[in-house]
Amino acid sequence: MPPKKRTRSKSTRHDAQLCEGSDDVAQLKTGKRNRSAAVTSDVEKNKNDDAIKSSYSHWLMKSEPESRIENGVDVKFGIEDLKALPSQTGCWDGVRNYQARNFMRDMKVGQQAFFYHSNCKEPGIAGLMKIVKEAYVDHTQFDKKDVHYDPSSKADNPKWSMVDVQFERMTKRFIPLTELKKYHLQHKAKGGPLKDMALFTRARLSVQPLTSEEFDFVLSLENEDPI
DNA sequence: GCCAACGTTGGC
DNA sequence: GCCAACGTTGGC
Repeated sequence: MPPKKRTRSKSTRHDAQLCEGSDDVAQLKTGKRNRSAAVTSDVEKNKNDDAIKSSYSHWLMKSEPESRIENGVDVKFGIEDLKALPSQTGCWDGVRNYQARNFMRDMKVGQQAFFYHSNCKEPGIAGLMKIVKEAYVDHTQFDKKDVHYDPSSKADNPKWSMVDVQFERMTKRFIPLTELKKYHLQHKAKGGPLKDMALFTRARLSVQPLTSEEFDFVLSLENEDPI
């Protein structure tokens, strides 16, 4: 990979800010994962957490496709902007929420994610991308000029991570939030794959996991007429 | 542009 | 460690 060069396009507020993908940033060390196992129930709980975590295999990532100026910078970054990058690949920087960050740290190369358009005229799923590089240090946390500069993060113990994503394809049709919501309500009432979808149960989370069942159902909608 | 929901901060 | 105040998200 060439030396990293930010393509100053960007996405959602706390969500993600995209730049050209890069390999020249040190991999994030997961040095603090070993917890002392003083209490058996804690050990079991951690095992369960890990099992649940590793069961997530698909993702939904939000970004803003319409121009909006934040601290003097346009945060627009829609799926077309990802597609336009070299190798159609960018790093999903700018995530400043711990849960969203942790989900990114769980991502594995090759996994698929929905590209979700948020805070725009028509919110919804626009396409598919895949993870091409697992979590590493988000350099923008140290950049004073960056919208998502975090003065509390120290170089010897970075707080924030990002992954690289590559455009895969547009969905055959745009799948609007309103439609997903109808299914969610329907499934909540009578059962169905979207009854617990994070998009509705964890509305403000910018990086969210989907179960295979959720992912498959949402993807199947591209072959159906809108409801 | 409004504002409900909810995550974060900081005083105590 | 509680919780009120504050800030952000994101649909509408």
